[in-house]
Amino acid sequence: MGLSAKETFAGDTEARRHPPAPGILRAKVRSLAPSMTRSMQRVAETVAADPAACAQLTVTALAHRTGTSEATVVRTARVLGYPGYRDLRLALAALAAQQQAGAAPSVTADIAVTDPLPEVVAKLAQEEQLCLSDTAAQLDTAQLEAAVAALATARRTDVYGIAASALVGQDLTQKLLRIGMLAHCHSDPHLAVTNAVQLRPGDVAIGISHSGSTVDVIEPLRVAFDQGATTVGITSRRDAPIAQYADIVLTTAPGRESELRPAAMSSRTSQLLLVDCLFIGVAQRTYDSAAPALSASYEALTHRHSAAGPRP
Amino acid sequence: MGLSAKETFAGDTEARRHPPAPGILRAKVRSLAPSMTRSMQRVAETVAADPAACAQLTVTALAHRTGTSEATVVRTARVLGYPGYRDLRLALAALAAQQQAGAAPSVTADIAVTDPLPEVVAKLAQEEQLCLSDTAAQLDTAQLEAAVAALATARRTDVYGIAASALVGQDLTQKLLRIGMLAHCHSDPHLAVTNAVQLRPGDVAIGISHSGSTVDVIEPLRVAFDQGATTVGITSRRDAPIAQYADIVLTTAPGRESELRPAAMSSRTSQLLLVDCLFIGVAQRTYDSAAPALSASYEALTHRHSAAGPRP
DNA sequence: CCCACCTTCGAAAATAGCTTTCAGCCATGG
DNA sequence: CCATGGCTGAAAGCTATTTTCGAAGGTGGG
Repeated sequence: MGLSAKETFAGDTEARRHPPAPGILRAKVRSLAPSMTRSMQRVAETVAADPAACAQLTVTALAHRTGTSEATVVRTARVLGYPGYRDLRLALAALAAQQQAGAAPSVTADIAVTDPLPEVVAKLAQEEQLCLSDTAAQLDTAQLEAAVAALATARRTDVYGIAASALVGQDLTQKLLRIGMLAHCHSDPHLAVTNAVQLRPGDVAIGISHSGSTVDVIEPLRVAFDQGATTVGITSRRDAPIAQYADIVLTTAPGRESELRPAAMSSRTSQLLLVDCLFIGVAQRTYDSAAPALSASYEALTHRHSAAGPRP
Repeated sequence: MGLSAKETFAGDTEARRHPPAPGILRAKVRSLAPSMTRSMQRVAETVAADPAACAQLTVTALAHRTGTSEATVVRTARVLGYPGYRDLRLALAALAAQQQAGAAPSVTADIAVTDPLPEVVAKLAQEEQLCLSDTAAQLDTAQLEAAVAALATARRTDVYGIAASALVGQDLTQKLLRIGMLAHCHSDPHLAVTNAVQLRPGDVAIGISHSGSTVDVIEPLRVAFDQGATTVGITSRRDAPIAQYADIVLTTAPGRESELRPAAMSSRTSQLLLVDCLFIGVAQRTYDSAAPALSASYEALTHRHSAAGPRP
């Protein structure tokens, strides 16, 4: 040495081209340990025992923790097949992440009164995600298609909804108005009925009710139905009372309830997804008039936003 | 400055104590990108687009690849919440490993005018799911906690929101009312200001605006702020004008826009998740009064549902 | 038992990579 | 048109990693 091969290439150059995958680290440690010197074994074992923690450490820190020197740590990394400590460290981080990912059971339990906020956030987000995929999965696209077709050619559209469903109705209405369609949402049952009487064939009436048995929504929809308008029911049960007066029934996913979160509240997500689908469907089919209308309403609102950029 | 704070602490020291988990990176990039400078955006996007590849690069290499300088790369890492590039790189490696493990292919393309309905449904559902996890990921739970605490003890609560955000505000209001809290949502700017003047310390005012620059929402919030009420801003940009008058800022995920689905529309999902989190948080903390109030309002509504079961 | 040689190891020098500073540039507003 | 302030990259400064090198300890042969 100077004589024997410089340590520089101790681990052979091949490592530079094919750095090993992280998963095999444990196996490598076990199979290579016997051929390592004692202090290198200490390093290798420490690393295999707690990759996550070691990924946080610098060479110096790891050397210190294993009671060895930086040089030894680097040598160990080389033996394990990495070009240097830096790369071993990256692999450790990756390994730790993989392990953690595998261990993530995902929070499916109910939201409890004692849950800390971060957990509440996680659970809520996950619940709503589930609700969305459920809704999409069980949706009857033929019915949706029919509803879109009716809306796209409607002379006018009435929407009925109460309480939480009223908000969904208003959301739909706002969107339809933005693409130049004539739409109204009624949550006052009397006014709703009064308006329903005005409808005639070719018009569309949409009743939104999670339970499907809200009289204040059923009633105007029945009137609209009797007037010959095309009626759409948005509810969680295909056999709900509201379905009697609905030419088209779109079903929402029931959504799990819990004490803090009654069904009426969790239905919202599902209903809104339907509303978005309806809206996009209609916008597609009336694109020539919808697109200009959309940008026009966008333009019109620009001056309602303050010009100010970030905090002065 | 010598003028402004030394860049050293640009990312604030908190990053040193709570380095963000890897999973959130995409969400963070999306939510923080708007407030970044152009060259930082280039770095952030490159990194988000291919974490695995970037994990292999040194600062210099990444700077070169993005056509920027080392300094910019480090600055970006800071903004993303890491103490420096080294740590961002570790997180990237971890993220890449996680992704590979999860390997979710998924339809990420924009919704096109020509998409058939079933595809629209799938894309919408997935987009909203992404939006939800982004929102949960980037949410600052400390701020949320503060908002919940303020709401739980508020004498009264005012909510300001316009157009789509008005619906979100009403949703929150409905829920708070159900657990016996005094809450109102104002979408008429004049009435909103009139009401804001009535507020005093101990009251809470919440302004909801996706852009964070809607004057009709900022104005009443400013008044409430001046009155000494605790003010909360719900917006997609932490540095939006509305933040000036918000004691607490809750950020929503930006949500990808497309021609058929402008940002204002896709913001809804994110805002509603926040609202739900607020509500559950408050309900937990006022459980003794909230639970009876919830069931009371449930009871009161029963007779508004028709007794009829399945179609007679 | 002693010597020559080899292996293993860590201190410290050398280097590569990361971070900070700083001065120039460009856009913005007066 | 100038002043101001934010954005940027070049380069200085520093830290972490890598390499060198020689000392300590062990081993086998004389």
